[in-house]
Amino acid sequence: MTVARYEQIASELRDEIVRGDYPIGAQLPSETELASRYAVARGTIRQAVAVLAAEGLVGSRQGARRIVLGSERSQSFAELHSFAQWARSMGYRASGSVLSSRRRACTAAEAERLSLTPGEEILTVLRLRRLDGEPVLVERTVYAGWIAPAVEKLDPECESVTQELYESVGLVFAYGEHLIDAVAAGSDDARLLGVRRGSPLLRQRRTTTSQEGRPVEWSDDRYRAGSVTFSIRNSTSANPLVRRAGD
Amino acid sequence: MTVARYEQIASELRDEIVRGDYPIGAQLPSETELASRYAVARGTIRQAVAVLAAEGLVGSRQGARRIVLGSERSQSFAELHSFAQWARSMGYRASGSVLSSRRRACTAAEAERLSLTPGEEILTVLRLRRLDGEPVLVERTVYAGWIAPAVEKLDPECESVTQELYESVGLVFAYGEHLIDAVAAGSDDARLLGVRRGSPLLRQRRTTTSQEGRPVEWSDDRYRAGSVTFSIRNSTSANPLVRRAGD
DNA sequence: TAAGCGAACTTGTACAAACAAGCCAGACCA
DNA sequence: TGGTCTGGCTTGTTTGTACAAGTTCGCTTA
Repeated sequence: MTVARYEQIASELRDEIVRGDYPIGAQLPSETELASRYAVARGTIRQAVAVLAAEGLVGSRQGARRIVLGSERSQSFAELHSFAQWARSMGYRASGSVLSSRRRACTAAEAERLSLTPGEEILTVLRLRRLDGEPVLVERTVYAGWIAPAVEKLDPECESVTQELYESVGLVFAYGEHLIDAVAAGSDDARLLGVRRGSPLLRQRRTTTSQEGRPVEWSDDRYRAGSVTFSIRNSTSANPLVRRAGD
Repeated sequence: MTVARYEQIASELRDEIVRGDYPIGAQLPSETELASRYAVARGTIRQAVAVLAAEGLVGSRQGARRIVLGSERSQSFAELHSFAQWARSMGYRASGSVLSSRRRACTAAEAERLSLTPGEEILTVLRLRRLDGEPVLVERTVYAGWIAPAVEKLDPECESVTQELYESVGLVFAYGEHLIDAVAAGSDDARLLGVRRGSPLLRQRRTTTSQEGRPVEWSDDRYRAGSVTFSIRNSTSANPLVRRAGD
């Protein structure tokens, strides 16, 4: 019994929703009814449905039954942060290769983003990622100096950096911030991705932080248009996505 | 006492974080300490910090003190869904105009997205939105037939559709799903936004749902590159953003 | 017929208590 | 010196209770 009871209940309910027992627009049973069905306290049921609400699967208003909003399973944090793990879960074959890897002193902007002092050493890595052999993503990553040795030891053709770093030094990626916009392909991007210069790319700039809240990496990832879409569900009560003015 | 106690506490803590009393990386006081400071039960404190965790401001691991991850205030659901309300909160002047508005029978794909039966009548609206006079967004929206009359009554120059619909018929936008990717500007897009054909646009396709879970609109919004960025924070415990394979 | 009222139902908020599980630092031992 | 271990601290899980607040729907009444 390693997982919490409310997690089990959440996943049973999620399965029922995904399976179509509760189609979109349908009402969920009341908390009291679920509580007696699963023989737990109402608070436990509330925690379970809170999980589903955070995933955007169900919505709720005080006084009215909870309703089903969607039926697609959302992925885990790892699948968002790790290209390889995401690809695998979608049934794609992911590959990739390091095109360059260099140490240098960090700029003021990089210091800011990684909570370093300006001039501290960082490691920059340029990677090209492929889905089923097709290049879809150019990754320009800056790693904080303290993790650089572990990154340099990785196999250049290493599939999942996230997983390798966990296995080699026990580093866990726990938190992330993402900025998403569109840019035109530069000449390097265009050559690597096999598209024309100036064609649209989906850009995801992200910082990743360890469990302890220590910034680990800052990355500029550019996806070939059409290869990847970001998806999000939100509501008046849970609204993680934010629109910002550009640069 | 219209707002919940835990909301008040969450907003006091958020203010302290934003103000810098707890800088990024710092530890928050323990739940027990906060409980006695605010003279509430520990459960209430847990609800308050859960709010901050959902906003991505703080992270937590069992056994260790909670840590501050960020200090930027995230916006409300309304500010994501309503271009006008977002612009206003950012200090921009938003304007917009309806370029065309037509009723027709819906296609199978539209019926699917809006939970209609194929052939049912819908309303399509093309809007151009401006920030401080500059065109930044082309909006192609499909409204379900039942809301069409209220939409047609709106002023073509109406600033905030969301707000007007609330005031005229009491419609509340409560839930949304968003698909974000990059596309090349078509000739219409290019002309309206004043960019070259083929230049990159940030595309946000979204469906919006009323409080009751009834789909209201489906929209294809295209932002001029550089004008808008989407931002999101996530963690192992809260992961609403999802990456998908393209089309 | 239509508006209004109210009772039953449902979710939201808050408190209190107990135990489980993970983290951390200082003490202890080799 | 370096590793291990233990005890206290902190967050996570679960139960139970009580009341507040909003929704729904049928019944009454004008």
